[in-house]
Amino acid sequence: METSDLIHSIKSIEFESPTDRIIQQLKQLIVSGQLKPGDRLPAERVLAEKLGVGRSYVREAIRKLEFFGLLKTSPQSGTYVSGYSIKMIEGVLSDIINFNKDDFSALIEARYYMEINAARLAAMRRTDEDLALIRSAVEDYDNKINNKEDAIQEDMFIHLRIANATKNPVFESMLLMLLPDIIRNIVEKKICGDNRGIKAMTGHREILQAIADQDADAAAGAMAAHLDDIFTTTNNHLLP
Amino acid sequence: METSDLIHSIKSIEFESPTDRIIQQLKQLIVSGQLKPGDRLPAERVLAEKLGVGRSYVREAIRKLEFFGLLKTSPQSGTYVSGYSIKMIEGVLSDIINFNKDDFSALIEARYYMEINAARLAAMRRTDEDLALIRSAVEDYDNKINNKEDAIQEDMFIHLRIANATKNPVFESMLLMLLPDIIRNIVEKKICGDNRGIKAMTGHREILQAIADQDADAAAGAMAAHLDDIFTTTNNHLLP
DNA sequence: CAACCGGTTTTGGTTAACCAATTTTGGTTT
DNA sequence: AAACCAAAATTGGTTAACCAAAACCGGTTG
Repeated sequence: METSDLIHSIKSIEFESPTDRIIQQLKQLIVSGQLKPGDRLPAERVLAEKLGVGRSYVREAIRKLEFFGLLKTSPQSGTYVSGYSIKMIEGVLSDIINFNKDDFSALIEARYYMEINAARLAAMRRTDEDLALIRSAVEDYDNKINNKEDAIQEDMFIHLRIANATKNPVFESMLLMLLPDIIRNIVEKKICGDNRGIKAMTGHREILQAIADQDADAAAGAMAAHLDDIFTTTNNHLLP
Repeated sequence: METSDLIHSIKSIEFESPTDRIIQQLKQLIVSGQLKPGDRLPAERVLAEKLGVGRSYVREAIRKLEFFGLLKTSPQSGTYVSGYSIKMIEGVLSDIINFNKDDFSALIEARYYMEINAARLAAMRRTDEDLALIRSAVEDYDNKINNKEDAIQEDMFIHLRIANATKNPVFESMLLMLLPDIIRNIVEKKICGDNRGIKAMTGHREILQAIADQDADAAAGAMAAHLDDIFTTTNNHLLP
């Protein structure tokens, strides 16, 4: 068994957190009909006792489900199940439980599509200030590369600035959630090749120019090409 | 002052949660250089005492920052700042603090781009089973509409199934995070018009057909048209 | 009979205490 | 002086206890 496979199997064996177990149980309660949309959940205390776990974990699970809009808790009143249909809740819950950001190819793919759109939006909406920030980030990257230094930080910072220029906080935040895991995976897999940095420099320049020109299609195209480069480089490293 | 404006201003006045205050403070620590990338955070207890707040909130803040990859905590050892550059950390932290899903237009826009890509991926990768599930969801929607019933649940379920057919868990989860807030906003703004349902029926059929044909471009186009409909309907309602 | 008032219970919010594992540390031994 | 070992302090993980506010309920009053 190869090392990477070993690591993967270890991760899949890892104990599910108490929080996820609770979510699983809540799902069962809803699917089995004991808890219907609109109902009030049992109090946190009794829930904790019934599930044989501390209240902290129950609260954490509730928070998580609240973030996804499945529960709504009112202070001094109770926590209520959303009004969505059971089928809907069940589907969403299954996805929440399975949510992890360890699937590298899925991560890269999601990033691919989001960044292309981000480049497009940035080109359309960037202010002069945004442009200056992006340009500055690109120059920082170039300097590092020219000095043969590691520049993955600077690389990501460019993309962060572009996301910021979209003026869409939702878009920006979602990209934000992806970036750290992408970095982690890239670092783990040691993708950064030698000529990779030079190639990326050109790509960044093209994206910058398109955004400067406020040419949305060109920006999207340049970003796509840039990410394609990364993708092929990645595959080369994965398939020796 | 109109009601919606009033609500908005109330929301903006709302006290920032202890968690966000802590994140703000941590940001200050890092920006001011008292806490450098790679450093170990003070123990949760001393952090809680220094910030004058319970340890639960410190832990919650740490969890949140961990989710975004900015901190990494090892049991019985400590919590460590990621190795990212200070600029990077600062940028990400600012965005995390400002992250909220209350900007409806940003929400809709993010959904727009993500769903178009989701339709494209679904068309490329859907299995026969996926197709059957999507078709079933579309039929459920049609039935509700034909009976003049509210069908927003069924509408969202269609999109959930399409996201599921992309076979990309990251993509799916991100769309998942958006859907509840979109529903909430739609319900609040009472966007569902009379002929809206009929129009959407056609749109769904076209998307379904494109996915059935495994025609990625057609699926993307149909989804775009479908969402454009929603968007124009929305604007009509917002500008009476 | 209905409306209202006051105390009691229940709620989520918040803090403090406890636990096991790890790390540190100081002294002992080789 | 270096290596080692055990005791003590420190860590995040987990649970229990406390708090104020909201909801509930029974009795009283108009």
